[in-house]
Amino acid sequence: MPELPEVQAVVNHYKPVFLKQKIERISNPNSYSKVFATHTLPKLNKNVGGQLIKDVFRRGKYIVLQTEKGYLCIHLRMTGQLQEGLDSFVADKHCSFAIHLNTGKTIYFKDYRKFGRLYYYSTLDTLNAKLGVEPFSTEFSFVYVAGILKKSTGMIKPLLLNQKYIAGLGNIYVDEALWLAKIHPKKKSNSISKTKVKVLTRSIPDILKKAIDFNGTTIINFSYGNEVPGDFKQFLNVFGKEGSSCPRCNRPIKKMYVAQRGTHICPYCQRL
DNA sequence: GAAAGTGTTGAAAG
DNA sequence: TCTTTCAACACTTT
Repeated sequence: MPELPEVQAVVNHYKPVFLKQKIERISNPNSYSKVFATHTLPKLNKNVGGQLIKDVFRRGKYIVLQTEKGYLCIHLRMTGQLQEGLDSFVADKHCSFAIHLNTGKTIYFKDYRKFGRLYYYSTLDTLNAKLGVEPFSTEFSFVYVAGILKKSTGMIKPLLLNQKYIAGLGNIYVDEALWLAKIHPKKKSNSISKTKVKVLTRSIPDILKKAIDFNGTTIINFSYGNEVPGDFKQFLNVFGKEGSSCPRCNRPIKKMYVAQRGTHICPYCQRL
């Protein structure tokens, strides 16, 4: 269930596969038509059929294939995976779409929970309108983060999960970043000290960068391509570590729920 | 065997 | 407008 580093790992893996290839057509092996979020399949194929893939990149948690005319955008949601091969039984059941390239090669989108979606836009305006700043961009600064926190009276964790402020963070890396900055996830956003906001601002790109270096985190079933898992799990400090000791103070990590999301904290390091 | 849990998102409800 | 809740779905764990 991929966040920014996992999506980036997928992009890094598939960019050479897609780049400078022509899309022949898109198919819908398991007939789950809801996967097509912006166009019906025939209309989608009218737009992308015969189009050259000019660039492949990530925006938030979206994988973007830039063609000559527009942008084909893939969102993996919880369980989406791209694979270069798939047996027909699995394809019939779990493959919501497949991208057939002119070379005869096919890239399959396998998604057993069917939350993943495929979008097509003529410009990136729609995505840019709903996504906030990229954590690796120059706009992502102490001033920006302090600005959005100051305006919010709600809890910090749901704010960080909200893609319209910062694009790409999800449950794992929010827990990790809050632990690094010693901030309790239920702390009111506008009540966090300047010092901690500074640490948080640095911690977010730091942790994401490290996770990308290891192709992301696989907890249950993420793979960046062809069933290969990410290797960052071993470096997590709190996520999924309930009961084990805090790497900083040795006290036990606790699991709690914040905004209906499983949340891991060190109750000593992160206090309200 | 039923119920709860899972890394996401956005629509609906408050 | 903002924040909180819940449904979309399938599989595993309790």
